[in-house]
Parts: sequence; structure tokens; C-alpha cells
Amino acid sequence: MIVKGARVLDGSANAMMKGKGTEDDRPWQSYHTVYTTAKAGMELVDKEKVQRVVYEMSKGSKYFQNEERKEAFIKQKIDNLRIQCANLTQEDLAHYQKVADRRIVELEASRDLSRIWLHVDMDAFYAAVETLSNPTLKGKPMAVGSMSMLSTANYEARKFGVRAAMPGFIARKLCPELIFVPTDFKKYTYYSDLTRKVFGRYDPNFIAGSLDEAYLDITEVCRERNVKSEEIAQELRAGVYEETGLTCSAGVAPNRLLAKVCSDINKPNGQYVLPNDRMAVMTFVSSLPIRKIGGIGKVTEHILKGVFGINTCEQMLEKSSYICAFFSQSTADFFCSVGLGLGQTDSPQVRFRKSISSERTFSATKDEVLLHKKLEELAEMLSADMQKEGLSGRTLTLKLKTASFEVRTRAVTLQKYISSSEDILKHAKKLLQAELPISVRLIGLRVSQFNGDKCSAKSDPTQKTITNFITSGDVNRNCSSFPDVADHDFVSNAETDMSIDSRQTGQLDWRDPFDGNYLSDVDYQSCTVQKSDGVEEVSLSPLVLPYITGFRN
DNA sequence: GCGGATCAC
DNA sequence: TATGGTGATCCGC
Ligand SMILES: Nc1ccn([C@H]2C[C@H](O)[C@@H](COP(=O)(O)OP(=O)(O)OP(=O)(O)O)O2)c(=O)n1
Ligand SMILES: [Mg+2]
Repeated sequence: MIVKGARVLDGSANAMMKGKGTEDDRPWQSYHTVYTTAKAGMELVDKEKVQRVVYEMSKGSKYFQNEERKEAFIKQKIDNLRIQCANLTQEDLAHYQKVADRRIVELEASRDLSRIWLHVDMDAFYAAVETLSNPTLKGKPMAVGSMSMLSTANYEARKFGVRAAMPGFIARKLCPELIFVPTDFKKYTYYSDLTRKVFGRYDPNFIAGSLDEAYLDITEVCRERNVKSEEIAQELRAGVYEETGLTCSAGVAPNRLLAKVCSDINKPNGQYVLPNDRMAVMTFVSSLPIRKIGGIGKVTEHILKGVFGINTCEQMLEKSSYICAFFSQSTADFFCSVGLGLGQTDSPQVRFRKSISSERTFSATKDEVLLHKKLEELAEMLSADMQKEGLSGRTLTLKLKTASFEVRTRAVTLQKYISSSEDILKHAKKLLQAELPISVRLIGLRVSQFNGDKCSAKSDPTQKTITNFITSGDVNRNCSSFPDVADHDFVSNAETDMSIDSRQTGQLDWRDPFDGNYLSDVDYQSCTVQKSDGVEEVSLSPLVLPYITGFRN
């Protein structure tokens, strides 16, 4: 037994810790920035140098210290999980393997290769739009945003390691020539609308994600015109360029999850088609790093790699017994689906907003008069946004980010629905009062539980009804856990966005990443059978498995 | 229902 | 000098 666990232990973190003085000689190597994923256009970047510069610029800051704290927390989580992993008995593993195998068979049976999905994503969108407005920027490294934060960077700047979500002052260190352009959401919204008109030619019901991307079901177009998906993709991209002067990239695959992965492969200004063939899908997915999958971010990647040695989607299946042992069923389903290359193939699903919020960052202060003023402004902004959509809600959440970057939220659920700035402020003040004194750098307000929301069921009065979702019995299955875009009717989309710098902007994309903690505290065990490896259908009864974490602080 | 965390863009 | 804003989901209480 244990052998398996031990092997996992050897494989990951140990390897990283060996080698000489990693910690002492090259401290930046152990600082895991968020800029880890291989973004398009950054293949030739000297990652070691970028890492070092980012580290040098960040070292010692409040932000950095908080990142270190969070990282230590995750590291401990991984250590605990590995111990639990090593403690699994042969019997445990045999059981979980059965559970996993059965789930995999069920998931496989759900595979649908009948649809052709196309994901289109604009290249360096904000930056490209700014270059249209000011052609002298062409060919020069440029970023959209401020000295504090960048929204994105063009491909010339990416060669230096400059990218979205990077503070401008660090970017300038990486690329002294970098040109900064402030964000202008009106422009982005205008061009976004132009691209969507083109998308509509190929799928009137296309699913708009953020301003710069969309999913199109091109099954019908391909069939009606008897053309290959590749030609549709070419034509669509040419159309977008013609209408806007902007380039984009496209990915075609049997489902949205894979189409999204594909659109990134030949970016910028390229496309990639994954045929509707099971073997092609399995081959594609086998070597695919899990981090490429939407919904698997930095932390999930670290945990899966550090605890189970999972790097590729294929390994999700190889380690499926461990996955079923440690994660909730919906999360395990998602991970196994990824291993099988499965994803959403249906089109409907219209989502409704579930919350609305407003938040602002400012220089940290504990001045209560000032904080109250900020709160008042936020209440007014939020109320105004709610009026625009005729919303009122009964849960109010106050968000604070302390001077040390720790985030706190405090919520109240009221008897009555509120929407006026006065009502919001009245309750927000009480929430804030309870936290004083405190030095914060951000305050946010969020309202949820809208009037008209169906608490248990789903249908929404606003109009379109959500069709699927965890409807009737059929618990889980690949329902909500799949990262995947919803949102439809791009109409009414334009506006209310927020930019990085401070200004208002508009954005209205909403995805539904599965995400979350996904660590299952309970799991399934054959309650009676013991072993008797027969076909015996193990009844899934919750069993308290490790439950590793729980150490919150 | 609350609070923390993760993720995407 | 300086590390964003909006929305969603999930887990464990
Ligand atoms: N952390 C982020 C990431 C992106 N964006 C904005 C700016 C981008 O222009 C736009 C689209 O995001 P993408 O991830 O598609 O990035 P780009 O379109 O800029 O580049 P590319 O798609 O070519 O990689 O969303 C943002 O505000 N904050
Ligand atoms: Mg893009």
C-alpha cells in the first residue's frame, strides 16, 4: 500500500526543494507570481529575468507579504493532503477506483460529438483598439492601464514579459520604453458591438463572454452551407477584420471547454480546429497541461500537481481514484470530464445576474470620516446601478481590504428588499461600524438575493427561463461545475464596466467557473460490502475521509 | 445564511 | 508612490 502515496510524495515538491540553495541564492524562484501561465505572445520571454524583476520590485511590500502568507497557507494545505493521501489503504484505493471507473463510464456515455463549437477571442483587445485610434502606437510596446495596474499589453510589450494584471511600475522596469494608454471602455464597447454583429451572422444565438470573446455553435452553418468548420473560422475572422480592423483568434472543437483551449493555440491572428472525433479529442487532451483548462487556476494547479502529481489532463484519469477520494462529486466529475475532453455542448442556458456590486481602492486610511465618505459614495453608485436595472435585494455585503491586503466580508440579510442609497448606506454603516477601528485600502458593497429571484427553483420573472440546471432529481452530473460561459443576448450589454484605473467602464461577462474549495470532507465508501470485489454495486454512503484542511487561520 | 477562497477577464 | 473591478461558485460552518 502506501507505495502509491509515497510515489506521489517523491514526484513533486521534493524535487523542487533539492538542488543547491534555491531558497537562499535565488529567492525569486520560490515566489510564485500570478504571471505563471504561458500567455500567448510570451513564449520567447526570459522568464527567469521577469520573475527576478517582479520579485525585486515586490519584495517587502505589503502586497508581497500578503502573497507570501497566502502561499504558505496553500503549501500547508498541500502537505496535509499528501499525508492523507499516503494514509489511504489499499482497500480505500480499491474502493475509490471502483467509484471512479463507474463515473468515468457514465461520463463517457454522455459524450456528444454532434455539435461544432467555435470560440473566438480578440487579440490584445484593449490594446488593439487603442492602436486603431492612434496608429503611431503600431509596432511599439504599449499597455493599457496605469502605473498601478495594467489591463492588457500588446504583443510587442509581451516580449518583455509585460502582461495583463501587472502593475504598471513593474512593467516599466521590464520595458522602459513601454507606452501607457489609459483605459477607455466606451471605445472597447463600441468595437465589441461591431464584432458581435459579425458573430451573429454565423450563430444568432451566440454566447457572449466578456467584451472580447464569444462562443458560437456553428453546427448549422457548416451543415447548411456544406463547408468545413475551418472555412467558417477563416471567414468569420476575415469578417471581423473587415468590420473593425482588429484581428482575432478562433478555436473549433466539439464542446465549449475545448474550443476555448483551441482558440489560444495559434493566437494571435490564428485558428485551430479539433475535429469531432473521439480519438482526436483524447489525443489532444492527453498531453494538455491542466492549467490550460478554464476553471483550473494557479492554486488548483499547485494542489493537483503537488499532491497527486497531476500535470496533464490525461493524468486526471490515471489518478481518478484519488480524485474521487478527495474531492466532492461535482468537482471529481469536472476533473474526470477534463481527462475525457468533455465539455458543454448545449446552447440555451441564460443566466441572470445574482449580485451587483461596487468597490473602490484608495490609499489606505483609518480616518473614519473619510471611510464614511467613501461608503456613502459607494452606496450612491451601487444604488444608481441597481436602478438602471430595476433591482432590489435583501442581502447586503460589505467588503474591506485592510492595509495589509487581507480581505474581509460582512453581510446582513434583511426582511425587506432595498435599493435606495439611503437604505444601503444605513445598513452598510452598521456593518462598517462593527469593524472599526481599522485601516483599509478598499471598500466594496454588494447586494444580492434580488426581489424576483427564485430561491430554490430557478425560473426567473425577468423573462427567459433557465432551462436546465440541477433540475429535478438527477443530482449533480456535469451540471454547474463546468466552467463555461453563459450570457446570451448581448443586447443591453454595453456599459457599466470597470476599468483598472479607476473609472467606470462596463463589462458584462459572466462565466461560471466551478472552482471554489472543492476539497471534499466526506466521501463515499461501501458501507457494507467490505471487499467482495464482485460486481456488487457499492452504495455510496458518506464516509468521513481525511478532511485535511480546516485550518483557517 | 455567512465568510473565506478561487477563478476569469 | 504604486498591485484593479465585477460577478460567480464552492466549501465548511
Ligand atoms: N486580468 C485581466 C485580463 C484581461 N482584462 C481585459 C483586457 C483585455 O484586453 C480583455 C480581454 O482579455 P484577454 O484575456 O482575452 O486578453 P487580450 O485580449 O488582451 O489578449 P489575448 O487574448 O490576445 O491574449 O480583458 C482585464 O481587464 N484584466
Ligand atoms: Mg483576447
